[in-house]
Amino acid sequence: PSFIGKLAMMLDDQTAAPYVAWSSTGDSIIVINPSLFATQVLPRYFKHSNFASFVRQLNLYGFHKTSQESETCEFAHPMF
Amino acid sequence: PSFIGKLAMMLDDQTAAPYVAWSSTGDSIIVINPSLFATQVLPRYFKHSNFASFVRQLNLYGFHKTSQESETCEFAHPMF
DNA sequence: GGGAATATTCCC
DNA sequence: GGGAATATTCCC
Repeated sequence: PSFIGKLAMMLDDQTAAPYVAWSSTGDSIIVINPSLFATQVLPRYFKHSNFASFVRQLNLYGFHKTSQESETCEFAHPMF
Repeated sequence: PSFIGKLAMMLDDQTAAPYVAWSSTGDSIIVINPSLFATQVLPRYFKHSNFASFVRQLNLYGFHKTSQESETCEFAHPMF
C-alpha cells in the first residue's frame, strides 16, 4: 500500500489510537505524542521511526501543520 | 553511511562471512546463498530484506553480475 | 515546508 | 539491468 493507504490503516488501528487519531471534527490528523508515536507506531507501518520523515510524507501528500503546540501535532488536508 | 559504506561494513562483518565475501581474487563480491543472505544479512544493514533491491543498488553503483549459476551470485566492479 | 540526494520498490 | 515512481534522508 502507498503512503495514504498506510495512513488510513494506521488511523484504523485500535492499538495506534493512543498515539494518533482523527480530530473530533474529522478533518485533520492528531498525533498525541510525536516522540512516542514515532518509536511505537511508525515502524509498524513504515521503514523508519523518524517523526520528521513521516511529516515529510504528510507534506508531500498535501497535509500541513495546523496546531502550534509542540506536544500534540495536528495536520489538516485542504480537501476537507 | 552510504550504500558503499554499508557494503564495506558488511564485507568486513565476520558474522556475515558465511553469506557474502570478497572473491579469492579480491575483485568481486560473492553472495553464497542469495535467499539466506537476503533474510539473514540484508536487514542488518538496509531497510529491507529483498535481494533484488540489493542488486538494484549494486547496479547503480557500477557492479554487474558475472557468474551464471543461480545458487551463488558474483558481482564484479570495472574499477578492479 | 520543501528541494534535492539517496534508497527501495515496481515494472519493462 | 535499468528507468521511473515512491519512500526516506539530508539540508536549506
